[in-house]
Amino acid sequence: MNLFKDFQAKIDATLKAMADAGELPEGLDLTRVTVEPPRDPSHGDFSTNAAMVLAKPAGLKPRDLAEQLVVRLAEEAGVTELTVAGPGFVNWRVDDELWRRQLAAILTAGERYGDSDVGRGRKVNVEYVSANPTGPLTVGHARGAVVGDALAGLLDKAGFDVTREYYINDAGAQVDTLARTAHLRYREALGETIGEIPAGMYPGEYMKEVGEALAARDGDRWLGKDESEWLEPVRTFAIDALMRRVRDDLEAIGIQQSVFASERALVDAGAVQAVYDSLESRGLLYTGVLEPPKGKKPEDWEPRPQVLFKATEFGDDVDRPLRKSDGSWTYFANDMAYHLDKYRRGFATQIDVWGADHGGYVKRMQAAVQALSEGEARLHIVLCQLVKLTRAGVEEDVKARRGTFVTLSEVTEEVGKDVLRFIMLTRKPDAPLDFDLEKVMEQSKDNPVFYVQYAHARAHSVLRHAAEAFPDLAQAPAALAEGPLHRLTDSQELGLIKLLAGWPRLVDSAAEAYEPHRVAFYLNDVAAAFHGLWTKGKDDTSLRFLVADDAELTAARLALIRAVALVIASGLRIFGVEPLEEMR
RNA sequence: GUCCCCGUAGCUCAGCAGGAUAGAGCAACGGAUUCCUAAUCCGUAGGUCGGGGGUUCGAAUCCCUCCGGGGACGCCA
Repeated sequence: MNLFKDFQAKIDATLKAMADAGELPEGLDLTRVTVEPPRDPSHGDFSTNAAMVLAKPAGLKPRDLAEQLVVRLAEEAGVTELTVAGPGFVNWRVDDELWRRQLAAILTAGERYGDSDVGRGRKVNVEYVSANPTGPLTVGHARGAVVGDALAGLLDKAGFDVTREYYINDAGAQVDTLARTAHLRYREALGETIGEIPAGMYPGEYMKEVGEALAARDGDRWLGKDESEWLEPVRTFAIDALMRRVRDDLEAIGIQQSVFASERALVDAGAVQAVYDSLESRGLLYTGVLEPPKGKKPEDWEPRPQVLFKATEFGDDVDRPLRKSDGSWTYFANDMAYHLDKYRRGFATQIDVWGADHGGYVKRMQAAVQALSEGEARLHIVLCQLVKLTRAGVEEDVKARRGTFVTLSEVTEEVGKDVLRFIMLTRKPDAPLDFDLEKVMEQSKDNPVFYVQYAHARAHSVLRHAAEAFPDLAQAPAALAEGPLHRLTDSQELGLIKLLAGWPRLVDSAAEAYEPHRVAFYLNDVAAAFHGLWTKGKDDTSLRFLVADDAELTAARLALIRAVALVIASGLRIFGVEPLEEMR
């Protein structure tokens, strides 16, 4: 189904046959041999660099090796126009008939087209959002949420066994502060005048609801009591309330993670102590004093001996503390326990999606995972740059007044989940993203969401018209696949098939690079090719999809249109975006 | 001071783990609508890929260095 892979396998086999025949040395390293479409389509449909890569180890001239390869490949069925070009590329095309069969295969596979087995069922854990349960999600969280979810969808399509996970930071000092804020709001709900929310607490209005709900559940039970009595139950209550809200916000943009891992539960279970013991027994801990940071004013800096992890042995820049000076665990220690836990749950491949402000944390976490898994696990971190929220070019006031934010749910309500999701995926995570509330709603081609959606809707519009004009023509993909595809002969039609044929290849490469945004750009290309073909029918009526007096040709073209819609839908599915069938 | 990310057309960005003559959209200019959705399409113009070295058959891509922009830098999470 993936022609590029098929040819890759054929090239490999051919090279091995050449080795057997003594034309090449035994045991050549073929890993750098690739089969890809040449950048310039006039060179051919396929191209391999085999001759150039192998020339040196084989002790041959690239072009000579290429010529030998050509002789062998010429025997392959359907291969035409074999040429040697440039420094030693071997280019070829395949029969139009082979492309048409590819179209049939796409239709037969339906939305499963592009599914791949590069993941070989390996378990992957994608952890994203993981916002502290101390407030509603903001637009700042949205990007990581969408990127993480789309990445999970992409890996799933590429054949990985994906778990979508959220890490709840419910153990630090901030959740005690949350509890105190909730208690204050609770007293307020019971009629006390509380005045300004003290600095350092969470001033947001959203805490009022939490206080009210607590009052409704527990009445005056926690009034006038010592903090030691209510802190824990109120904390639990508040965290639950906020996490419920987080889940609601996430669900509103189509995200449902299956695992919500609790930091507190890990700490309580002694997982951090276990990390400590394990590292200590392996001689990876020592007590030392860190150098003061260079950039910051070291005014309140005093050297303190701390328990340090030898992170530098695993590629980090400095060793990292596990205990605070009061003896409690650092956040890093807890995080180590969490990542070890993921490894123990069978995730040798872990992906964390973080905001760019955590960039300084990457090396130490990777060092930790390497140390804890004794080199068995790999942690990949996707850093998402910030989102600049604007409206018609003017920057939105992100914090209009103290304690208020532009929340994710506000934005979701305004632009809808599909627009939000797609736009967040139109830039690579490393690059900052402008999100203009007005522009993303524009219905024009400089808005990629509408451009792609419109292509899908347009395809379905044609299918609807076809159903009226040709009521006897079966439109199910499987039926169209059986149709007279030999009637597709126009170079632009075949070009579109070739583009669709690249979908599995794109899925694989995007998944391997952990870059879901590539899907967005690909879908844009497919949409452009389709729109182009559509408009060509305006100038040249013989190219119109519906040909009144030729049901056969119409059937063939509908097959192509159906395939376009399928591929777009399958791409949008990865993104969690609904493909629209009508956009009037 | 150290580390990470970024630097590609006037603007916003792609560039598929090194490939052949560097691409798209916007903006500019010129065209296409009796007809499947013009929410679209076709064409023209626009670039020392930040600078300089290096690696090799071949570099926007990898390495070094410099310049510029952003971010992070003990016990916060």
